[in-house]
Amino acid sequence: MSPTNPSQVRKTPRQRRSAETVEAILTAAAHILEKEGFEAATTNRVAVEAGVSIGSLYQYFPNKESLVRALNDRHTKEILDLLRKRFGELQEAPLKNSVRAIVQTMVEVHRVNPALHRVLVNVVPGIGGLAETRVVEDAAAALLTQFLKARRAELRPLNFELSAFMLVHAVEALTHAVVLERPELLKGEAFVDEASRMILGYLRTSALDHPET
Amino acid sequence: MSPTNPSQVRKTPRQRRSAETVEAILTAAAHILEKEGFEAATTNRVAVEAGVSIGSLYQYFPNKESLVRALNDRHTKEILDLLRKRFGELQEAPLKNSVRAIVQTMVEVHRVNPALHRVLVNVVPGIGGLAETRVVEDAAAALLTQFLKARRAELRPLNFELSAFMLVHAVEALTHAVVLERPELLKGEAFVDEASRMILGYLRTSALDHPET
DNA sequence: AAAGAATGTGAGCTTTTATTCACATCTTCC
DNA sequence: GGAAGATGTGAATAAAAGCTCACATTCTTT
Repeated sequence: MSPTNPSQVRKTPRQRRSAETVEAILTAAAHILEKEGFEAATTNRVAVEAGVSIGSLYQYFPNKESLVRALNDRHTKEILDLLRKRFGELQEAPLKNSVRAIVQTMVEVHRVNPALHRVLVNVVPGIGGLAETRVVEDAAAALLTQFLKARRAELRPLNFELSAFMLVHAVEALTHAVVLERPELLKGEAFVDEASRMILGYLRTSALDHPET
Repeated sequence: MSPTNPSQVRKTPRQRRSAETVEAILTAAAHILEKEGFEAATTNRVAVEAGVSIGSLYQYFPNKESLVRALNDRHTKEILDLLRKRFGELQEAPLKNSVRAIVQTMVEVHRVNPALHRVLVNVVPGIGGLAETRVVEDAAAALLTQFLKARRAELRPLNFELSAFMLVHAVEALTHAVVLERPELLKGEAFVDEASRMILGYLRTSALDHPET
């Protein structure tokens, strides 16, 4: 398997029509996962929804799990690309604005397809995708570590890796939760304000460490 | 169905031996879920592991999902009981200590059986347990809201419900992640320090809101 | 145009899983 | 001790799902 083939695609499509077949399968799978969850996404069902025969599905994906992992790979790649792009643009903005922009980006990312995102996050680690999940988290943490190091003058003394770990998990969970459970907070600035405050408080507050109370 | 029977147990056990059967089934299910995940926990497999016939399983649980939900109910009840107890003891400790104690409690809770916890959290919403999951989150948020209101003099002006929502999700995600991915941070105080700092920074920092930078 | 490669098809095989049911065995209680 | 209810059994059923394979169609290349 080639390095651009991390999810065990059986055959690499060589003609346009086969690329379209693969695309149709992935789209159909996404659709079913999103609307009806993992259990409903049987291989036969996906093939029908994709307007493709079950045999074609198995030509490109050796099993159901690899199909879902392929979808996850694509999904997380999109997220990481967007994050990398945003972090790149953030070099010289004031800290507060940068933080808001990052939060805003996380919200965008989660709003694209919240239901699918939820299913993937919950299911992928259990079907052999734990490693890939870790890779994504680590990549996000690395981006953030870079960011924090570049901004060290504006921050309290940090253990950068540890802080990046904390923030990646906290912000991911918060955006995930707000999108799924309190979408009304996204109408205005309420959520972005609040999350930014949490992050900035964490990154800058050192005077408050020691005093008891 | 009695009020203490929220997970559709078919029959309420009346003799000790049947209570033991139910117990054996739940224990076996927990064991398999923990070690091998949701897919591996077939009803027949659970029955074998429990040393009980498959018929007995169906006497008490109408289907596989209800079994897993019952396990989740028990698990989340334990968590909530512990949290309620701790919040009760925290009335007059200094804020900083209280926050540390809460974080410490969340860590304890997650350390009891991290693998099972992960599976339940990921799987339960997808098998008809979304409502129960929300109930637990809401209960935790309510406890925290109470706590924050009682401490309002020591905090910046807060939207209590919103802050409780933010903190419940952030702290849950952080303890979940640290237990599963960075357990070494639990050897010393590193994680509790860091999480407490995040929380206190969020709850007390108001001077840092407006200045640009 | 023709052959070989790539792609597509779907009936049906196999395995797995949930679930039932007719019957056996225990417990309670008179 | 014995009847009635509670509990336990596991072979068997039925449905569902994953997956294969022999064959058909389309594309590329010369």
